[in-house]
Amino acid sequence: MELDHDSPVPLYVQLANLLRGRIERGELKGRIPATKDLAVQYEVAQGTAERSLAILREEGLIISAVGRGHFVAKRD
Amino acid sequence: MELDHDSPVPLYVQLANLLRGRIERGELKGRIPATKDLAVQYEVAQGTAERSLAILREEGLIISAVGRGHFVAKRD
DNA sequence: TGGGATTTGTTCGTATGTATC
DNA sequence: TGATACATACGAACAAATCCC
Repeated sequence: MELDHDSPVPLYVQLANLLRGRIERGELKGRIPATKDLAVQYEVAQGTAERSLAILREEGLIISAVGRGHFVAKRD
Repeated sequence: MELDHDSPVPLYVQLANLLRGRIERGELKGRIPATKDLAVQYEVAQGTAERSLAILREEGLIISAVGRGHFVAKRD
């Protein structure tokens, strides 16, 4: 799965959508890779990866903690 | 009115709050200064000013248009 | 008609501060 | 203490849309 750098859809939105799908399908559980690792994996800047996770955080899909990491939120 | 660079509250949040207040009090009408000008006025980076306006945009307080500018949204 | 200037919005790379382990 | 990680902030560059002359 790759991101389309030529798409009019912003990379950070594409990545957020991609990660949301993986979470909802249960492919991504517990700990989410660090922004630094996501940046390398998807070939975006760390700030872009962070922005993607910020979207999921606002949606309540993940929980972030400074110095700890990002985690898939428990289902309610 | 100035921003506190030493506050734990992020600059982009401080600026968003400040501008929101000015809009709600009717001090800011119609056209909003360009991000570049806000950046100079409040001594922040252009990206930080942009981020502040993004918050107000999501809140529906302002409307932004590429190549035109930012405008206070009509009251409903 | 066309070209230059302006403005928004995205992205990058980097640096820094704070918190956790 | 040192390594790791999140979050903020900066400066710079670029594309697209718009405006102006």
